[in-house]
Amino acid sequence: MRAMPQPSAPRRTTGRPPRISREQVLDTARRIVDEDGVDRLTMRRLATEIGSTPMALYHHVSNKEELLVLLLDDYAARTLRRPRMPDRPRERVVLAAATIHEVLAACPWIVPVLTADDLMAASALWFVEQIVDGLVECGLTPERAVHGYRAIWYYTAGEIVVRTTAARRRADDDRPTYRERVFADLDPSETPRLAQVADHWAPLTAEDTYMEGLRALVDGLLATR
Amino acid sequence: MRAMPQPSAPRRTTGRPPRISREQVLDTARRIVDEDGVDRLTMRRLATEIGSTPMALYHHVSNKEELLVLLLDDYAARTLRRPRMPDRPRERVVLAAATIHEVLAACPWIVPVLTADDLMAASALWFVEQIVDGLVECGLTPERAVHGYRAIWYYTAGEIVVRTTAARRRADDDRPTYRERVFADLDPSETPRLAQVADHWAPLTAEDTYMEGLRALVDGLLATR
DNA sequence: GCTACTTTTCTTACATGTACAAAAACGCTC
DNA sequence: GAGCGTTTTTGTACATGTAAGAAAAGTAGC
Repeated sequence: MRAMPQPSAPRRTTGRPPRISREQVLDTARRIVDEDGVDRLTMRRLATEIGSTPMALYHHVSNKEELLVLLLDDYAARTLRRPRMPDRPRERVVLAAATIHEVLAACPWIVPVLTADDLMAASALWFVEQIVDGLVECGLTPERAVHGYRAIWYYTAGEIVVRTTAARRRADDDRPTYRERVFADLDPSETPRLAQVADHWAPLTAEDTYMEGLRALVDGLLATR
Repeated sequence: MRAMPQPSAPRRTTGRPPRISREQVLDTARRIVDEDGVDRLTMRRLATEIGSTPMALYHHVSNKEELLVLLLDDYAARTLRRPRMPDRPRERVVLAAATIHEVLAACPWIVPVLTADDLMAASALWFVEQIVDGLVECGLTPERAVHGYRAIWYYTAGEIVVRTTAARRRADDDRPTYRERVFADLDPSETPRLAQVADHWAPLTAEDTYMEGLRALVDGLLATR
């Protein structure tokens, strides 16, 4: 059973005194990511730069994934600024989601974290509150409002994950993917619409249409069918 | 420059004759995944079961990720059945997306593939066509229809990725995550709505609300604002 | 048969996350 | 100070994906 001390747990008096702290680990990790990107963040390098050994880190974070979660929370806490909220609740929902999206989309290294967990960073809770509250004020029951928030989160996380990974793919490897080849020689008699837009497909899918989709989703959630 | 022969390329007459084929690799990989799950699929084991060496595989698939993409396409081709399409175009959009979602959600091992690429499996193109065509028939321009399809795909992929990974997380590790702890002690004065639903949060987010969100999104995409 | 070339396979090696156990460094009790 | 329990650190080891290059096994031209 691993210890995993709380960030501000009272100092233990017993046992070997720690030479490194979780804060130190996070600070160094953040610097490495800032300077060289998340790909260069390895447990060995992190340990070396701290002046310790890889396995020592595991007494301060339970594994690399949790380290990334903590980094994201830290990033969100530093970057997320609460905007002035509009009066109309529907616009509050849109603005809260858009703000979260804007901040997350700006740091592509969060992708594994996004897939790993819900957005429960302490600093993001206020935005979740705004979304749920806005939906309730528009007439949804609290239950449906939570479901609505989930839908917004799925859409937001999916947009970031799919888009960022596709972009990284193109950057890593300029050969056309298998999927691109499939799309290139599609059969116009089977899929006439796709054949029709095939030439514009790449630029069309490269456009940033997050806001349009978000507004559509919120509209649909609030429409009384 | 790696060769990467087309699946049905004409047999080369020169060079050392291959002892294994891409088909054989895929068949064995599929069997391993079926029997023991995707976690047990390693390049070494795959090579051993084929009776070859790990690096020999790399002449038939460019890397493990592409292997998974091919597995997914193969799975989709075997599993996806085209349902009878409703007359109303809006319902066609919903049914096409729901069918794709149903098939993908049933095999959780596709998550890394979903994040890695767009849904361009040859067998799925017909469904993409149905979505784009349905949106066009409802009055969207082809460009907006493609954007609409993208939004639906973001939502669908996000739902599967977030939900599957969260489920796996809970299965792997029964300790509460850092995020859960954050949510557990939230401040009712800061986030009253969340505090209000905090008790029901877990069951609420465990519910499968994909269809509701999908309908809302489609409604919103088709609403003329 | 011999050489050149091509394609596939095999061998070796490395970077990475992390499991496991031993060792080290402290306070406590006697 | 000796022994003990606790906590942190360290050293070793393993599984994994895959890069790099050598080796093998064929064909084509002579």
